[in-house]
Amino acid sequence: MSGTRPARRSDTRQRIQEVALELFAEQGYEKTSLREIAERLDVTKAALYYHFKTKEDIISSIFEDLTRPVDELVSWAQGQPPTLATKREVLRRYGANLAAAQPLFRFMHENQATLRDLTIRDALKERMGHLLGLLVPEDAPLPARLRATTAFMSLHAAVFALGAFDGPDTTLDERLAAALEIAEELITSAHTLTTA
Amino acid sequence: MSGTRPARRSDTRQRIQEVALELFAEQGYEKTSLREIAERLDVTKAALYYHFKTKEDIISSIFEDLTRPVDELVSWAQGQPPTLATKREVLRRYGANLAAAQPLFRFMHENQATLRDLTIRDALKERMGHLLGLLVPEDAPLPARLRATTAFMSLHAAVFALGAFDGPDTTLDERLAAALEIAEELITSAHTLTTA
Amino acid sequence: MSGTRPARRSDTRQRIQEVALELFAEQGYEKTSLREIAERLDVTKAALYYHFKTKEDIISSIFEDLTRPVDELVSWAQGQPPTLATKREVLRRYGANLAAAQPLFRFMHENQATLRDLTIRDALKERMGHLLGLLVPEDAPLPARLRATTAFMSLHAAVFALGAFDGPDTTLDERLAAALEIAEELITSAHTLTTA
Amino acid sequence: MSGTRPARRSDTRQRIQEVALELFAEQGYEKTSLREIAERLDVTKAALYYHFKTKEDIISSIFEDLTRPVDELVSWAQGQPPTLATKREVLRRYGANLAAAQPLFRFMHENQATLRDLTIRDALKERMGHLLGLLVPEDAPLPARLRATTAFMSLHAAVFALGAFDGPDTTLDERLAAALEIAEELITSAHTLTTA
DNA sequence: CATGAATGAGCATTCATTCAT
DNA sequence: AATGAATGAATGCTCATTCAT
Repeated sequence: MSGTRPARRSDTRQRIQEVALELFAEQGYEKTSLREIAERLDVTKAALYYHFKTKEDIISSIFEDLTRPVDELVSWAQGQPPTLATKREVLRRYGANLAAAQPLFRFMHENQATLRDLTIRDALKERMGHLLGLLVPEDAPLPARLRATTAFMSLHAAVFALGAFDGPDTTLDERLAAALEIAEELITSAHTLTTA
Repeated sequence: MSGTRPARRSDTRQRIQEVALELFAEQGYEKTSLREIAERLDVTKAALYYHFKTKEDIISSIFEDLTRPVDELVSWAQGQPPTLATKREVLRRYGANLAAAQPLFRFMHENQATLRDLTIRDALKERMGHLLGLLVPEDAPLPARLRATTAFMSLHAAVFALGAFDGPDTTLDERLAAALEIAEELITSAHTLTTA
Repeated sequence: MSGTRPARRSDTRQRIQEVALELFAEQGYEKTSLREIAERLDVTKAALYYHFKTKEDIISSIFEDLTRPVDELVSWAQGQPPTLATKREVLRRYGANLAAAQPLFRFMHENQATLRDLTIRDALKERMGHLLGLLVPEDAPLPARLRATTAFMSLHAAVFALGAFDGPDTTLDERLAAALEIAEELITSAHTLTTA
Repeated sequence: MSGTRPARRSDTRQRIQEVALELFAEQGYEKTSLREIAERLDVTKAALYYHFKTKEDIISSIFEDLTRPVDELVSWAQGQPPTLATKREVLRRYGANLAAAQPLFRFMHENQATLRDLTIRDALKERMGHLLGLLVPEDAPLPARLRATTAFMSLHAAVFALGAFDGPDTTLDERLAAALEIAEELITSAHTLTTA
């Protein structure tokens, strides 16, 4: 937030990650070249290679760093009883994370075709599986599972302003609140379906 | 059939569209090269240029051809009274279209970052706007609009087998049926919110 | 009045030549594509190949057609006594031709690098040699030969509006008149140098 | 071992310029491909792009480097009184430059159609305007301006061995001397026309 | 820590040309 | 007299990556 902090030495690695994510989210992974990243940072391309082995390494490292909160969410939830209250809390926290790490999630959302053959892909899928597992058992009937999935998608729609929410007439917080309500309805009915 | 006999088109043009869409959906737009498309068709790259002015032209033409059903759906719905029944029918037909034109929609879903600077993008956005407008008035309160959006996303999740539905244990039809149920719940409550 | 029987050439052939010369003169030979010529004529590229064997053939044919006046000038002059008056007349007629076949000459003037390996090149050189020979013997001293060459260049400069003559403040006729005066001075002194 | 040797900054950039100019002058700009230049230098095409942003950039850089003498000539002359003696000296120096930077000037002479849409074109025109302005005021009567232009063209004819001077029977120096004489006659009479 | 110089592979695109119809 | 469809070769250019310094 503070804009005038003096540039510290050797935070280059982080600056690369920041700029890279920004550009990846903005233009997509393949359409963002290392030259572009380097120029934005006013270093040479070769400098990027001092910090990261490959281009994919850059996105992977970002992914690992920014994805930790989700892992923690999963760990936390796994230590809780699978009550409706827990599930509600999972959704709430997930939504909060989504908002916080918006660029990364937007990137993942919009570049699925790219992710497909990045190694991240599998880790991502697994994580989503775990997340889903928190809301609904793996062997739950299809309607329950789909409700849980849709609950997440509702949060995504709200945060990424999909649909017709582009105008400045709604704030992220409003959208998130509205989405949580929907998600809770869905998860409630999924919960009922499963435990009945 | 119209009275005028269309000039006999070689089927190459169509074959290009088919193969291209297949590859675009599979690997993404940028990662699919014209060489690849040409090789798959056993023609030269130059042949592609006989039929299409640019690479973007290929995807645009596909888009226009395969998107027509959605336009027709919109036209149809605009001639109907905005009752709950109509809205249910919209969802049903949309889901059916989704399944039929799966590759195109999957492509659009997974390559949003790419679409961003293809000219298609705007047409796409508009179309989605119209579609949403069929379910919920433009000036509806946020919760209603978000419910409508989520209804569509539920169908997407089902058709594209997002979430944890990758196994062979569910069929497209089952998933679509389950999603329609969810979508109808959402649209029912949106309808109530709006007309109350 | 031409002795050969009236060849009933379709006018397409001629139209191709006209459009081609126009474009060649405007943009240069290599930067003008057959597609461009064909489009301008609203025919297909293949149609060009019905009338001409190759691209070079097009320019060659134009060259042959439009260059005849110069040949005739040479023939005429060779039948005259090599007096100063004859030489003046040669310059006058050459200037008139230049103005009449401006596009061709401009093309030749500006595309020498291209002409280099077109077969025309040699014919062109020879013709220029003959022309020069009308003004000054081949074994004349260098200053005389250079004066004759410069006389021609003065005409070129005037007709092609080289130098600072781009404004609309001069007409072709004015420029030509001024150039002829200069050319005559030069040829007069060359004549004196030679016959002295 | 030898410490006095400046860090062997690659001379590649200059070598590219040299080879490129040579080829451009020989075959023309469009007919010279980057592949050809690269092969001649035994580097890859990509190496050219390390040193120059585009193909046009190569010719532009050459142009700027080799054209400086002309700029300096203009600067010098502008600091002198516009006497006949000054004008003679301008012609003399211009002729010398022409001989020294022959390849560049030959290139410009023979590739005017190409230059037309290279950005250089305007710079070139301006420079020629300045040069002409040294010999004759901009508002001078047409005959005077045309004489000045012709003076330059005489030098060009001599240096580029236009006309019938291709044989080995004349040397550059002889031709230049003869052309200077002609140029001086022309400029003298232009001077008289203007100051009378 | 970082750069300067370079590479090899690839890309979208364009061109002159051919030929069956 | 002309077209529709296609080709083979080339072109300018970009990219991720390497490595000696």
